[in-house]
Amino acid sequence: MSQHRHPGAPGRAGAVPTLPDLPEATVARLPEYLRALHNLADAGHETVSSEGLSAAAGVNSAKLRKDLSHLGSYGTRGVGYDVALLIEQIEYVLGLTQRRAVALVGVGNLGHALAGYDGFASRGFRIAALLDADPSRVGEEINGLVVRHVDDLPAVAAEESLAIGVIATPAAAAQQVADQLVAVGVTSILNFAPCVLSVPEGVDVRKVDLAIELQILSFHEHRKASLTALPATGGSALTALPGGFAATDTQEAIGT
Amino acid sequence: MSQHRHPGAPGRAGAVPTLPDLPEATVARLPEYLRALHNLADAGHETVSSEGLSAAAGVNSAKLRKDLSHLGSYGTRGVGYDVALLIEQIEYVLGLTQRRAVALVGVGNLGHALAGYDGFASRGFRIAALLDADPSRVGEEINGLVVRHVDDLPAVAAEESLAIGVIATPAAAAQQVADQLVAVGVTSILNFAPCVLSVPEGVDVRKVDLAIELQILSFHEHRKASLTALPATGGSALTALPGGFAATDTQEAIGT
DNA sequence: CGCGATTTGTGCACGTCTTCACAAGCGCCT
DNA sequence: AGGCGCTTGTGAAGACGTGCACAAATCGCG
Repeated sequence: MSQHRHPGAPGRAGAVPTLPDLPEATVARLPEYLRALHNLADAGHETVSSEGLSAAAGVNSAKLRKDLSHLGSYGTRGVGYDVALLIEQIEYVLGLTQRRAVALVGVGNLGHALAGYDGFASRGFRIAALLDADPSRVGEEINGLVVRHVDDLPAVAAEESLAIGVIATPAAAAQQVADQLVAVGVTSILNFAPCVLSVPEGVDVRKVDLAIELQILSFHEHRKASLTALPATGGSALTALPGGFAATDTQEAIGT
Repeated sequence: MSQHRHPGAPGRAGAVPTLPDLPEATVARLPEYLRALHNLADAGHETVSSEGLSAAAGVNSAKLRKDLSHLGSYGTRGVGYDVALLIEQIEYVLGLTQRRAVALVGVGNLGHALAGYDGFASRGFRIAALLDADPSRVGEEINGLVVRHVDDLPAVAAEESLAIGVIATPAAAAQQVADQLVAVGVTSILNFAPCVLSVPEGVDVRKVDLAIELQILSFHEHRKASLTALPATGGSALTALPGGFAATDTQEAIGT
């Protein structure tokens, strides 16, 4: 048996060694497992099989086992995984054993909603500051926090160590905000603005674009529609599209 | 040999019978290209090279060319891509030539913000209905739309053909809402609730979980922190470490 | 009209992710 | 104690995605 053991549960600070080098795809799924595990724990389960957990998390069971095997060997053959232990392990690996401070920049439509979203607090994050560039918004109180001006960022960063910056500004302002976040030492950014950010090496950016998700769904709708529209007669079924624009055809830029 | 030709294949100009079978990864990037192209068009560019467009979209230029090649051949060697033509093509493939109606269920914190998000309208979507299960919310007007009760869904679907359902309810209500959406014929769902939905085959579900994004960032923060805490011998020595022993002290606060 | 500069489209090699299938390990029951 | 059923952990194979590097194609110019 392998000796992958990654102590993190026992109360020994200082014994934190090599964080396993997890595949990105695995990292992206761990939070999902964690949520499912919390549900199971609340429901009173003490152990769970890979089959059960994978069903709760909506993934293939073999994939789940392989993912968990990257963390070390925390299952018991013939029995399954200890729910509490696994929660502890995943939370450790994800760095959730310390509550991380998040700075939220942009208190517009979306930012306002994010400020009030309780899913952050319940999963190990704390909104440490709300910031906005609009002076008329500064001073407003949202969910017990007062909005400060974005230029106060250095002061905020001095007060407490910011782990993550969330950008919920219009696209035009996003790059500047990102620069300001980086300037005060933030190395992880969650960007809701529909634009690409350029940041120095070592800074992680994740992007969430609501409209993009819809467009991806739209593609699949379009595809499904075009499939069901042509039963067996290949060809003329494109009429499913109103506007009859189909024949944009492939002129292929051949000489004009 | 391979008659697996996509519509833009050489020679054959004509109707487009089937949508090219795009790789998922490509589909996910097309909206990004589209946004960049609109920016370029607004800036007055008529053509753009793969290098230029890929920079604007934040991807590798070879990847972009390969993605676009799946749509057919719409570039001109030595010149680049015609911006307007490419916009047209991508919008066609994504099914954005018809404005799709979106039903938004759950007008709480997040749903409220989504209802006011103008990024939907500007990218080809129209919020056709706001729905909520809470009777005290029904009747409220948001952004020119009146909130209706979720049980009115069949009536809403009868009024106009809903393409996409957006779920912004608490997790506990999400599955039931999904069932209702499916019942009225919705085959694409964007789920903001932190839970897995089970839907019949043929229904697409995409999930957006804000807390998960933060947790992924948290992992990278954790990892970066544990790396910088190591001796200054550089990162290369780290990778040479065989798994198994703890190196030095890490001040990562664990436990509690 | 041909040549060089430029840029697309793609074959190929490589790395990552997924999935299957099964041996190894564990607990329970007799 | 031993056997049996169940479940994990993992090797191997295949699918998928990425990026290089270059031939093919096009334009502009002398």
